[in-house]
Amino acid sequence: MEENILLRQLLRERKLKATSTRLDVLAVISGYNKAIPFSEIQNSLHDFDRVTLYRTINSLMKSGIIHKASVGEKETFYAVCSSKCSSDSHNHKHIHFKCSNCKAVTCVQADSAINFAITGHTINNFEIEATGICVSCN
Amino acid sequence: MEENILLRQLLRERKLKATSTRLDVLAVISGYNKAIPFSEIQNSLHDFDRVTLYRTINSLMKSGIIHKASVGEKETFYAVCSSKCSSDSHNHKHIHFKCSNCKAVTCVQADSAINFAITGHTINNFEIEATGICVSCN
DNA sequence: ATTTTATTGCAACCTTGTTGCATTTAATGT
DNA sequence: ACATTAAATGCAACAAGGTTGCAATAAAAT
Ligand SMILES: [Mn+2]
Ligand SMILES: [Mn+2]
Ligand SMILES: [Zn+2]
Ligand SMILES: [Zn+2]
Repeated sequence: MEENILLRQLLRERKLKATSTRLDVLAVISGYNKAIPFSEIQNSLHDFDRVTLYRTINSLMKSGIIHKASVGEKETFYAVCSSKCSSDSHNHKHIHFKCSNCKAVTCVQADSAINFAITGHTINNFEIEATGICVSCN
Repeated sequence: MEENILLRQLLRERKLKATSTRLDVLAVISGYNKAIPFSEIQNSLHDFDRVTLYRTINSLMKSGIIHKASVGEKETFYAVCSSKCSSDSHNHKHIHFKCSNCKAVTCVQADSAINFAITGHTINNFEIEATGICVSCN
């Protein structure tokens, strides 16, 4: 109810109608504190149509509010974007880390900036997916 | 016909029967010289069942002959493994690069080894997918 | 309060990939 | 070359994940 106001604002800033579906979905995703698997969103909210959920997720992604954080091929994970993302462009410089123990997927920063070159190629963007053991499991 | 012998050998080494399906699929994939999209394999070879193609690709992957080279979420790409891969383990230390101009996906080495750390985390493995402009388009 | 415009639900569909089972094919030993 | 064995194939059926068209509904703007 109270926090709702913040989410409402966020949606309006990105020129999305603040519908109850979007508010609910957004609350679940941002309350999760790590990347959330699609099924987890679905289970938390079985009061609207499958199709609506897909469409909601798509519009949240297009407007730079959330992003996919897929590691491995299986289920799709979603995470809230940093404030630097907008409707125009997603702008992440972090790593998607999957803990092989607890299976959690998180967005983490590397300790120092990662740079590499490939002769003859122009690198415009890159994504890193890492697996290992996370902080809590260590 | 002549090269067939090499592919036959390769399959036998990995303890796979050298069936004509496998020889055909393998010839297409290794003749492509970059990562090949699934649909491209399908189009080159419409003489056997869809299911067989899936099963063939799976056994080639399990035995360390080819690997997935997916960049972005859309279609799945496959590429031949370096000789270092076996039935036991895939062992790639390269980058999957997608050219935003010609759309080709290639397996490339970075100019120098890539290393990074994440405080509190143990990193066991990572994958890098990069986008940009490839050699031929540059 | 009314109009405008975006979002939702539903049903139908598509793509990608998998499974069970009977049939065929490749490898192995004679 | 022939029979035996074990693996691979085709077919039909299924399942998960995701999309589309369209009429009904809800949010925003006037
Ligand atoms: Mn992320
Ligand atoms: Mn590769
Ligand atoms: Zn963990
Ligand atoms: Zn190119």
